[in-house]
Amino acid sequence: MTLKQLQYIVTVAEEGNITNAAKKLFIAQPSLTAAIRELENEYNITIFSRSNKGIKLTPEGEEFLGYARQVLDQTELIEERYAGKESGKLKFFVSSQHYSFAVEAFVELLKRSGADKYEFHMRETQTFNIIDDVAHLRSEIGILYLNKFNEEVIRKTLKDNNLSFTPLFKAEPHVFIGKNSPLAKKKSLTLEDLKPYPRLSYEQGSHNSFYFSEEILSTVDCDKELVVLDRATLFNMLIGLNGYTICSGVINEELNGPNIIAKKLKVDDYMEIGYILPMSIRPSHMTLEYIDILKSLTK
Amino acid sequence: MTLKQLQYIVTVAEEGNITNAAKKLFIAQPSLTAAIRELENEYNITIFSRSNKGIKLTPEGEEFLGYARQVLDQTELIEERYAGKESGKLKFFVSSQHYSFAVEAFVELLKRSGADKYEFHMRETQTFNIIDDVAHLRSEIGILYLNKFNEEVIRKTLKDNNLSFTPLFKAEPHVFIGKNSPLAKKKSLTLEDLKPYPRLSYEQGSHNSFYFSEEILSTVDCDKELVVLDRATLFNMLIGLNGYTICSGVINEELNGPNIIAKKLKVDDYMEIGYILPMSIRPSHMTLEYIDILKSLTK
DNA sequence: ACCAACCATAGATTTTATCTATAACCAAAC
DNA sequence: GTTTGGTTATAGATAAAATCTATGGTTGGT
Repeated sequence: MTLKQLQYIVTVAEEGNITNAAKKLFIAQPSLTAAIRELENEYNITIFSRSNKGIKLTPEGEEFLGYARQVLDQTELIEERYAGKESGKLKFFVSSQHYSFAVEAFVELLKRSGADKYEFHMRETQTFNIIDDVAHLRSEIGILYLNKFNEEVIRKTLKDNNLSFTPLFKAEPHVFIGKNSPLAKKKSLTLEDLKPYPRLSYEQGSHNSFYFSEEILSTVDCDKELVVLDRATLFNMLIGLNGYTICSGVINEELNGPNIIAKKLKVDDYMEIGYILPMSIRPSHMTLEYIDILKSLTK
Repeated sequence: MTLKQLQYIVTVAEEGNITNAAKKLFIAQPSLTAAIRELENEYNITIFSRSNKGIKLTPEGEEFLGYARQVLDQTELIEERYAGKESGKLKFFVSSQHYSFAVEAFVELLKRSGADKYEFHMRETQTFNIIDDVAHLRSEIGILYLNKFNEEVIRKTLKDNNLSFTPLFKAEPHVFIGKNSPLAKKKSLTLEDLKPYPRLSYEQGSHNSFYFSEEILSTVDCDKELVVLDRATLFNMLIGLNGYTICSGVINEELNGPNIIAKKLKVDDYMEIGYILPMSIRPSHMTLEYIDILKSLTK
């Protein structure tokens, strides 16, 4: 098995036709035929069924293609990172939960780099994808939190995937409420205080507040539950219905406008926010600088 | 870049020495030197620093090796699955949460296969690893549950990773208590009933009961909390201290002995247990038969 | 029956990988 | 300071492979 063979069968599968695939690959048709045949012989499988109308993937071939794509996905990472190095295109990839400081640090890093050719990715996503991205080197660094409920599971997962976790700071759960809510007068709130009011949450799992509430507080009983899809709608309801939503205290308050305020929530819980790195590779200069910026922003 | 080159640099890095690595790879030393040099030139990087005492990985090379290993890990899956097919070695891999029916089905599948040469893996692990295993084709099928709290997050994660979820059945949370516990008389229990008794849980995140309680009920207040490392200790305490532990109702009761009984727990929650498959490949015959057995065991 | 659109095969050619032999290097021992 | 032993690098020959051109074979449509 060679990478070429894998690329070939993917192209042939896409084209559904060896002749056209050969043109696309800039090789002669018999070469392609031979390459595929060789791969099939090596593993004693039939990837394509041939006919005078072209080729078709066999079930076996479909399965094999799944594996082939996995390999090629990984090789693409190498090509992306190392090919065209002389083009001077700077690359940097982060996966993070929704934290404004992570985005700020990202922007700052981009500014500092002073590059005119670059490819930066800021992937705001969920815990699983963060761990997966970093474990498979799609991102160089990940940012997530631990608390007493997820800590064991997350730590074990990190260990299984050969990732390190370095704490940045501890955050406390906050409640977002409307400026005129009766709760606005209090300095800090308890779950008991919140009980009479409607609780708002996002329908979409991609938002951190949902994930956060899911893992920490969603099981606490609540009589009035409102689930919305849109962030703006949520804020409207916060104000109009004296509702509340639970979030980490590090979500960007500027985005919320002057009518929304955050209050500390008194619960026996914490969030330890930190970054994860793959232990198998040494962090790049970009990554180290990003960590520096993170530290300066969160201390 | 070729797979050979990647294999070569990994071996050289392991040996710390081109000469010995060449012997191990059954090629001549100059061939190996040339192969490495070519790879380094292709990407304009320096993977090894050479000296008369052998070679050493540069920081750059260390990073590159991380990527190389990722690619090779994927190719190994192909080799494992397809190489030596004529040896008739049957292979099957499942990742699952800790469900006795999943293990039973696994054993049944093994029996039915009637193979004398095989390699079967039953990977009892956590949600993340199940999804990761199936997404990256290390397992052909995964078994996990959804409930109203994790459903959105899990479904989005599955979608992101191009996995399908098929429900098998709904399970209800159960409480395990000692035979002589005062709670044993009741037909079903509420969280209120449990309040006076000590709650037991595992220290280790790998056990499903922990993960389950973590996601569904661990945030409910509890005055008496006992955390143990050992399953036998937990059962001792269940009996000796009239404690309880919360679990899915599908954990194997036979394992627990006659002194432990399960009671349904009345909570507004459910567990939808099902299996996940990669959408990119067609399930193998083994996988389809495994699903059949699962269905017959859980209906 | 014939054409058109495929894939398969054969044999030549080019390219790549590998081999053997040997040079160059460098540190440690003498 | 020179020899020695272990190392990587280079040169040129050789073997292996990938690819090419030309052509044959199959099959559905006309």
